[in-house]
Amino acid sequence: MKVSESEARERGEATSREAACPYRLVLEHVTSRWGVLVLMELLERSYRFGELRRAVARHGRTASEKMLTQTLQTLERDGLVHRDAKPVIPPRVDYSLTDLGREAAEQVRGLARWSKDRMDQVTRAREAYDEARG
Amino acid sequence: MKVSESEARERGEATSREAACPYRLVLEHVTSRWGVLVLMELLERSYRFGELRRAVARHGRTASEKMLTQTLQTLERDGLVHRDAKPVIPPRVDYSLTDLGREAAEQVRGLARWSKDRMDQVTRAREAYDEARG
DNA sequence: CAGTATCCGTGTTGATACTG
DNA sequence: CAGTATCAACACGGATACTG
Repeated sequence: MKVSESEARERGEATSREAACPYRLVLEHVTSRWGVLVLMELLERSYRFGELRRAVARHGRTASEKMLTQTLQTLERDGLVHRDAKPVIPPRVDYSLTDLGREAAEQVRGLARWSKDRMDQVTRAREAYDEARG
Repeated sequence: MKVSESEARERGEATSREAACPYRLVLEHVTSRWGVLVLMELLERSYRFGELRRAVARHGRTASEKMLTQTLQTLERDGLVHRDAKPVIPPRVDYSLTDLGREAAEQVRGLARWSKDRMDQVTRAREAYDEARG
C-alpha cells in the first residue's frame, strides 16, 4: 500500500517539521473528524464495519469507506481500537474499544457533552457577535 | 472580508448537508489544530496577539497570522474567547478566556493530559502493530 | 461483507505583501 | 503591532472500480 508522505506522517512517523510534542498526534487522531464519532459509538457497544458506518452516519455525515478504514486503522495502531476479523465467508470483522481506547473515548464524550450542554450559550454568543457586526 | 463557502459554513451557518448535530461544530472549533493550543495557552493567562503566536509555537508548530486570526475569531464568535482591543497606537489587543471558554479549555486540557499520560502505551502499541505487519 | 487501489476536485493551510 | 488580502500548494476526503 503506497501512502502519501502526509498519510504516513499522520500515522505517527513525525517528520522534522513537527518533531516536538508527539502526544499532539494522538490528540489529533482522537479528535479527528471521524475519530470522535467512532470512539463515541464504540463506547456503546462493538460494531461490525458496515454497521459502524451506518451508526456514525446518524450522528454526523456518512464517512466514506476509505475514511472509516483509515480512521479505524489509525486508532487500532494507536492501541485504542481492537479489530477482530473472523475467518469466515462472507468476512465478518468486529471492532471494539481497548481499555486504553475506553479512556480516550470517555474524555471525548466529556467534551461532546460539554458542547451539547453549552450549545445554546454558544448560539446566543454567535447571534450577539453577528448582530454587533455585519 | 470575502470568505469561502466552507469558511462561512465553518463559522456556524450549517448548510443542509450537515444540518444534524450543531454541537459538533463547537466541538470541531474547540478541537481544531490551533483551537486546542490557543485554549490551553489562554488557560494560563491572557495574551497579546503576537505573544500568543509565539507561545503556541512552543507547543506545536507556529500558526500563520491568518490561521491564528481565524481561530481567535471563531472562538470569540462562539463566546469562548474575549477580545479586548485598546484604542492605542501601536495597536494592542489582549485575548483571554470567558467563563464558557475556561470550561471548554479545561475539557481540552483533560484530553491533552490523557494523551501525554498514555503516550508511551500508545507508542508501544504502535511498535507492536508495525512489527506484526510490514 | 470488508476492505484495497486509484484518481481527482477543492478546501484548508500557509507565505507573502500590504494597511491602519 | 495587529491584522487583511491574495494567491499557490498540497493534503484531505470522496467516488469509483476492483478483490478475497
